[in-house]
Amino acid sequence: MTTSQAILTVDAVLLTLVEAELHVALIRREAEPFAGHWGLPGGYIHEQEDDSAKAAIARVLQAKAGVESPYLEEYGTFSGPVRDPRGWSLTVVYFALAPVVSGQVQMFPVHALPNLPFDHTQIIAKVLERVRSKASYSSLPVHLCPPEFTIPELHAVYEVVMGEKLNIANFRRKLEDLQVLEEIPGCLRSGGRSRPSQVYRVSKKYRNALSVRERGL
Amino acid sequence: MTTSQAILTVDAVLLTLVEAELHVALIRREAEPFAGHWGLPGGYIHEQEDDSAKAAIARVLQAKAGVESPYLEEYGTFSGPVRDPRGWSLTVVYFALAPVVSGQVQMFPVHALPNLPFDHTQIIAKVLERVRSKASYSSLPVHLCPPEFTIPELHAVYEVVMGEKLNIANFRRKLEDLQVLEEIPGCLRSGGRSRPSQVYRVSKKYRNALSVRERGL
DNA sequence: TCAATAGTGTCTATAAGACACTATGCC
DNA sequence: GGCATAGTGTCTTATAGACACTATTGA
Repeated sequence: MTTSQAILTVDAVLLTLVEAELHVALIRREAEPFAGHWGLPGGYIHEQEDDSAKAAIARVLQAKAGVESPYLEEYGTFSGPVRDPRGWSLTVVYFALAPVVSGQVQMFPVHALPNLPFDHTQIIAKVLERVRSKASYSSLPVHLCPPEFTIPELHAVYEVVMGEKLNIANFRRKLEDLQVLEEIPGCLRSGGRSRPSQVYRVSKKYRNALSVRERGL
Repeated sequence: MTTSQAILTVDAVLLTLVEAELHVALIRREAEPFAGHWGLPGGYIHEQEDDSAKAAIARVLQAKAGVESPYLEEYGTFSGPVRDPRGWSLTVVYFALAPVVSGQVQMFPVHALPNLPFDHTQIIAKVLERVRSKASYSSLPVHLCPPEFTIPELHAVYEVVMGEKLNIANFRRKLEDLQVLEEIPGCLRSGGRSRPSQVYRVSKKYRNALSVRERGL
């Protein structure tokens, strides 16, 4: 019995917010094919180190983008005989959200991406669609915020991700339903010359999980 | 450059309704490991024939279960060093819904499955969770019905899949919202000694897609 | 005290669910 | 005609969204 010769990889669409715009992390490819081109961070599974495909992409993201434990979720697979010039290939695509990144990656605004090899352009488009959809009924966007943030800040993040205005009064009420945030007592933040805002953090339960509403935010 | 040596497979959880109970298709494994045991239908990708992982599992389902074009959707991947005794492996899991099956598979009620090799027991549990959840806000269960069916029949299917009673008056209204069904004019079906019911079919647009509601059925 | 934003209260419109009612075929 | 199930109408209740209002700080 011979095992399949298909090329098996993992890739991630790592998203952060830079100056109130959604950005995707890209990296200069070191290896062929397409060495020197921008591409999604990803790579092969290391059978000795990785306990799962998810562990493999987490390792890559930590090494290349310095993100320690981002929100990380499987999107799905992309496969076929022509997407990689070397032959039949399958990649397991993840999406990751983090407040900041560092390291070798460079951030690009989602509306101004360079030309990308393989089917990476299509992958990013599909993932963004999913992320926007999921943002609309879950706590997903909190993972783009730093550890401590205010409701108005989070409200702005949701508006950026979803690309639409949200009534902040109703947003507050629905956020409360989600039960993802905990108040940091006595901690207020004054943005400018107006009334300071209460500071919150994500409650432990939801650091690596989502809270989902039946009916959107 | 060497490619990954991980074992790459595709597997399917094929669901049908038998006597008003959800059943899963299992097949006697021909090859090692676990030859002779019941397992999910699945196998390797055939690089010469298969244009994608989804095409690979469609080929397997047609060959082994006689299903021509079932509703077929990717669930996700299962991977790791220990799930297969031969070494590091990854399987792309699909779920499929069909009104009937034939061929080498045997149907088992979801609450009375035999012991299964690999992580197939866990895979089935996860997929069922997803299917039940998705049934609650989409037209997914129509793919368990034969090509022509009545609203009361479909209503019963939803109740079986979701495991709860649904008010049929409200169910009708919401079904209409989904716009998945088209009336077959003049075609009525008399179940017993009572008023016959209008017969419907799935409109072309939704034969291989789902219609989704924001707020459940 | 005023400007500015944080945060609350409340009204209205819409959708969900319960349930009573009418319709129609078979015996 | 009466029984059984198909199918409709409508009332009640919950939720979403709009928007006016109050609260609290810094300048």
